[in-house]
Amino acid sequence: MIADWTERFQGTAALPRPVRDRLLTVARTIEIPSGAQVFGPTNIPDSLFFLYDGRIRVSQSSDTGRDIVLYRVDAGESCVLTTACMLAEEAYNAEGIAETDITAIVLPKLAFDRLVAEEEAFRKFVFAAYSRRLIDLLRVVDDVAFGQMDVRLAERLLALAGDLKEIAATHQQLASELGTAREVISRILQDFQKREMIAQSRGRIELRDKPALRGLATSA
Amino acid sequence: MIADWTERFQGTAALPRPVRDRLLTVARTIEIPSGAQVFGPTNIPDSLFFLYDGRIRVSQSSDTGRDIVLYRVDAGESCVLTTACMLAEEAYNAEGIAETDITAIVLPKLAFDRLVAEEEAFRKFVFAAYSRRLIDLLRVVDDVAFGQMDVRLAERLLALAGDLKEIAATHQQLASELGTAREVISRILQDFQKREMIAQSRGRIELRDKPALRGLATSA
DNA sequence: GCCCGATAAGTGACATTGTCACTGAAGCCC
DNA sequence: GGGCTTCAGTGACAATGTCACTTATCGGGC
Repeated sequence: MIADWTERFQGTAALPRPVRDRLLTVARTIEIPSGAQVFGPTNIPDSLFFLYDGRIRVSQSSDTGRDIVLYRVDAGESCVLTTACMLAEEAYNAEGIAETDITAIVLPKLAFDRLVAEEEAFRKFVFAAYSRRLIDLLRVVDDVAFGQMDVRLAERLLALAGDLKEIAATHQQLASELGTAREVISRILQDFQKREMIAQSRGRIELRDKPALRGLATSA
Repeated sequence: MIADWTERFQGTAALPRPVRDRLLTVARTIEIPSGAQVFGPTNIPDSLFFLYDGRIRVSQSSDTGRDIVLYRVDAGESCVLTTACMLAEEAYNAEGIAETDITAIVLPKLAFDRLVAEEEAFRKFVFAAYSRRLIDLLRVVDDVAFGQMDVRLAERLLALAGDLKEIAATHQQLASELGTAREVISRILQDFQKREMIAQSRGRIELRDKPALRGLATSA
């Protein structure tokens, strides 16, 4: 059980005690297992979503079966895309998948509206969330429209690895990250392998020469 | 001169008279000639922007010289991208170009904040503006990542033409709309010409068979 | 009119990426 | 070990992007 989730979010931690107590009474906590869909074209929640723990991957699918990852929502962030779609009342084909087991706070729309109206700190938090997503998407557009695939893949490998040396991902999963086809990823990874920047085995990629990958990623 | 611009926007037309009168005193009106830059990486306004008349084209440039149009801001809409970037305090390389002579209302940030805090109608307007841009960008990502160029070009030709039969645009300009190279546009337009869907002359394209173009645009 | 410079458009060769139809390899369960 | 499933590799080809040009068209100056 969560003691006081309002500690967790920039937008709520700054609120006065009475407001936070009120929030604790109106919000529900939900848990979603890793791999499950959090939202999607046919599954638009009518409430607001604050991610307490875990990570959500937001991706878009084409009708030809290819996917692309738009961004990730980390713990402490809110998920504004669903709100956006509620407001715009337009169709969209993005979906959110729980990348880990997640714990989220669900705030009824009414409480959300009231909070936005009354609390400066919360309002800033929400606007910042929108802004970050807009910027994220600008970046995605730039990448997809102008980026070279080997550069993009090198970037993504480094990002996915974090501090670790190894990634657990199939070629297909990497293709879905970048919105391309598995064959393309296979080709490029083989090239990386020949240049001894990585080593591969089924479902695993070892980053052998991160500096070289970083060089590729930042060069072009 | 503009009598009462608050009539013009959904977010302000619904406001009570006193609030609107207050707005009229704090806002400035500016005019920008067609072709001029409204905002850009090195030119981030610190105020909020409401487009009273005209149209702004928001596009992103790559360092290799290619461009792509992200969306257009029409009269009666607000331009939220600059606000977003102000909030997120991140670099971005999108720029807004006046596509016609434009008249805009500039609202100081302070007045904007106050309005968002106090007025439900205005708040809804602002959120809707953000949402629309998010959705627009989702669409762009989908197009660029998964769309075929001939389909995208057919779509764009129809959109640019509107009710008219002819478009005044160079191949280079069309390439910049879609984030591709001029040669690609030239090739596809030649194909369209061979199939008698269009006729070309220097800087002009005549849409001869809109139904056929529409067929292409909606097919794939 | 005619020439000239500037911009627009066409062209062919080649690199990169996406698509398709496969084959081969690795793990898993029995 | 045998058979199943998923993952990865491969070659041919199509679509798109890049490069280095050539050719066409327009406008202005003479």
